[in-house]
Amino acid sequence: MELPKEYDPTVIEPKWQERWEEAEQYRFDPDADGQVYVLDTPPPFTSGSLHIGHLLNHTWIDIAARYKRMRGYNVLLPQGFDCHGLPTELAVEEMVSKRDIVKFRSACVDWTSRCIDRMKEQFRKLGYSADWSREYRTMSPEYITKVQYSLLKFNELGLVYRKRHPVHYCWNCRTALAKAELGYKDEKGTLTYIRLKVDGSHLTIATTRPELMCACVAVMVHPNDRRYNKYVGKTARLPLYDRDVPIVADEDVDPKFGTGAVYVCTYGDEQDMAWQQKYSLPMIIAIDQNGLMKEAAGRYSGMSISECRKRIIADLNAMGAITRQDAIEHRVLVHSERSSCQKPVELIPIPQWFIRIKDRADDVIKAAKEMNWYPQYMFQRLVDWAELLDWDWVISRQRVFGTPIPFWYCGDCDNVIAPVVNDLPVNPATDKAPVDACPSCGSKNIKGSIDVCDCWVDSSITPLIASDWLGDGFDGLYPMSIRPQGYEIIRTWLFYTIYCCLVLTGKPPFRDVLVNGMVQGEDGKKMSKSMGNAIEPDEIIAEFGVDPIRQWAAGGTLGEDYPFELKEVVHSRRFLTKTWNIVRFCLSHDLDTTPYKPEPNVIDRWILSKLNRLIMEVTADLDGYEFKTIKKMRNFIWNELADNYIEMIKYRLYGDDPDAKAAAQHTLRSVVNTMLLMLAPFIPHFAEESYSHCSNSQGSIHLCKWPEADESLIDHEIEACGDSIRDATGAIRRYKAENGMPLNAELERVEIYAGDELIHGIDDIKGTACAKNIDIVKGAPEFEERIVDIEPKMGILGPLYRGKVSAIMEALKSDLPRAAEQAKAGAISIEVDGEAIELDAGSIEIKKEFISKGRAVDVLQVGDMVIAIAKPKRGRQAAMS
RNA sequence: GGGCUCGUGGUCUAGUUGGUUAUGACGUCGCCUUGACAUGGCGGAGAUCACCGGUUCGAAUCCGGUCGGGCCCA
Repeated sequence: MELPKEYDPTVIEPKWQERWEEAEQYRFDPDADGQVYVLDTPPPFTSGSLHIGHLLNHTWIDIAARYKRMRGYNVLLPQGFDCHGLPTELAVEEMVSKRDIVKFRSACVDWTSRCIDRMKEQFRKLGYSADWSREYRTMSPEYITKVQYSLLKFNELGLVYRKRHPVHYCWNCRTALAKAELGYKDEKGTLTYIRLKVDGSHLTIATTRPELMCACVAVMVHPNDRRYNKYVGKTARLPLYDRDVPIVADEDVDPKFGTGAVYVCTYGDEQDMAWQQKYSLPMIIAIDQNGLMKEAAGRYSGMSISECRKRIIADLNAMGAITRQDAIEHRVLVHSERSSCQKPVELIPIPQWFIRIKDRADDVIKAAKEMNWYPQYMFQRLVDWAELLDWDWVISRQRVFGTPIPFWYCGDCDNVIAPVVNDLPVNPATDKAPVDACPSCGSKNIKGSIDVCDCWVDSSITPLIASDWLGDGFDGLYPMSIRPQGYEIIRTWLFYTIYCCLVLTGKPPFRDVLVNGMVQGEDGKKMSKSMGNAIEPDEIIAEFGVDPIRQWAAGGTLGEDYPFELKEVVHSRRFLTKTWNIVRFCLSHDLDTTPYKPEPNVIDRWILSKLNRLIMEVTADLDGYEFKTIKKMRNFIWNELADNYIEMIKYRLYGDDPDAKAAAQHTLRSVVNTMLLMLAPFIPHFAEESYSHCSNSQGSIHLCKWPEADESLIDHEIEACGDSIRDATGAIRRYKAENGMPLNAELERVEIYAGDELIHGIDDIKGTACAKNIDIVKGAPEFEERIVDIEPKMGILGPLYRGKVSAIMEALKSDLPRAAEQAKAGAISIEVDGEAIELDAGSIEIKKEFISKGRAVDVLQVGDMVIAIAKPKRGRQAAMS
């Protein structure tokens, strides 16, 4: 069959994507043959587009899935979407008011659905072989039900509790903020020096927040600060409030800031939060949710923050407690996301929902240790995180679009009240409580949580969702086979998933963990839109097709950052062109259909031996998720197959000997066929298209079996022999190129001086070199020879003679001709430092040069081989005759 | 600051348990239309393997330190 001259991915890729979908060929059938292999794929956040990092990650996933299918596994590749997130709320907020929560949530759902449509289209263009009938979305009622159910289980186990916890809060917008909404702004401020009484003496602290004095719980100094050593362990008395606070030494104090002494207020900033936690200091709440001073502020109670600051400074001044005031520039944390207010943000403790994890981190480590980590060292990152845990998991967020925290609580005694399972999903913000009175204290003051879950709560049960938790199929799918993900979310997604699944099922959620790195821009820096080095995958796919990008993705190293490079994509496309031409060549010489197995010749056996060795290597690599093994295949195809093997069989393909021709045809087709199979997981469209043109193809290549290596065909002697033939023909090819001769120019006479093994390749060399006469001559050529150098084979000499090696080499090189002469007899005896040493000739390599001197031949040297070529009569003309 | 990790020609990269001449690609320079392919073939130039020290007959590879990049945490 004649193939089109060019491979056009813009036509071919969509064609196969459609056919695969129509045939539903990636649909999971629980009853099908083969061991089940399930991937716990990362649900991308529904931003509306997949970025290049997703492409890396999901290409790896798809290669793994396709490979395992070919290996006979019954593969389930599910794919979901992580819907709940701040960016969606911010985007929707620009069109729909948040006042009507119900309307707002439904607008978020609509928005997200449209985003998912676009992303699914991108997945399709990637050639992603997911079973879309198993798609999940974290915003769907079914998903929300399972998340809430899991929280009910946690609650039954006593792992859920409610407690005040500081959050960043913007009074201007009356909302709690996520880290992503915060930024620093340089502002002019005042550093106020306030004198505190200590032991009849004084200590002066410096602060930019004098209004928070009522919330002061300690004074901090640096442990090495001689000015304050004597005060550590004592207490300081606060003016205005006449309250004593401890003086504590801590490394984190900057002795050069202000006076080198600062006070801790709950909470002035994040450092205060850390110290409060570290030293178990009391918590005093100075500001309420309206931004007004609370009762703790005493006579300033009810004032705004700025009013309070003015009055406190005036009062402290009046009593002489302020020793000085400096104008300073300092960084202030502000509400900075997009077009928001840019107003300073406060840390205030408000009630949050928690899941206990601190005490159970060891269970997670134990489970993770049993898993196979690719690469291994990533396991350590999980351990570090788990061992350093000092907070429980804050699962609540003060937002709207998310899975509602499914609990009510008693307004008087804080008792947690859970819904009944049959009522799920619930939204306590709007639904009626399941009880009228608190079961614990009898109070009728029951309140529903208005918070939603942190999105990691949603995604920490993906293995349960994908494996039909609480359904019939669960036992057959759980634990999952593999969790593929990036290293940046080991401490979140991976940790929380293992934890949740362990608690809920008693079993770890997966067996293998496959970790990819981050994609960098072409400048080697982290890729981001703001840095201007981001790549739009769609544009590249439109120009090059997706198979070249998949090759780029396959080239990444486990766990390591990987730069995106357009030139790698371009090169990958060239590889497709090259391979397309090989397939065309192969098919244009295809056999007729008669089953006929001719005897392969030496060069056929050479390529088959290399092919089978390659199968073993690639198979082993893929079993360890080393996808960059594709580079080995590309090298094999480009170098051994195209540049060497095909060149060396042309004389047979175009010749008259039917047996020799058939052997070449048969071998070529078998090699090409095997390579297409091995490339199929990597470049599924190209492989499918090529395969569909092969006369013996039946159905999709992706439903074929992975090639099995035939070890009986691996023969190192044949390979060495074939290598020599290749080297000889390669040298002659180069000789022709250098002498301006066409490749098919006839040579009058070629003599090759080499060992016996080359005898078998005499026809191949003769045919490929277009030599009229050829002789393989055993033994040394009768040219004048010159010993150029002797090189030690250190692998042999080193361990044998250790420290003496350099002296031995010096002795050998001092008399090259003598050493060479002796080597012919098999052994060389020399004297080093008065000691007689006998060296085996095999432990050194003698470099010679042959000079044709006076004879009408050109001499080529390739390794141990010497090739003499009768000089063409008049260069170019001779070649053309 | 802590844990893990990476640092190889202009750029990206291979280098399994240490073996002396460090792989390949892109780019660059030169040559060549040859029965699959000029989206090709052949050749050249280009690297003190981040730096310093140690172990060893021998280190890109093992060990220690320094500097620089990445992620997460503080």
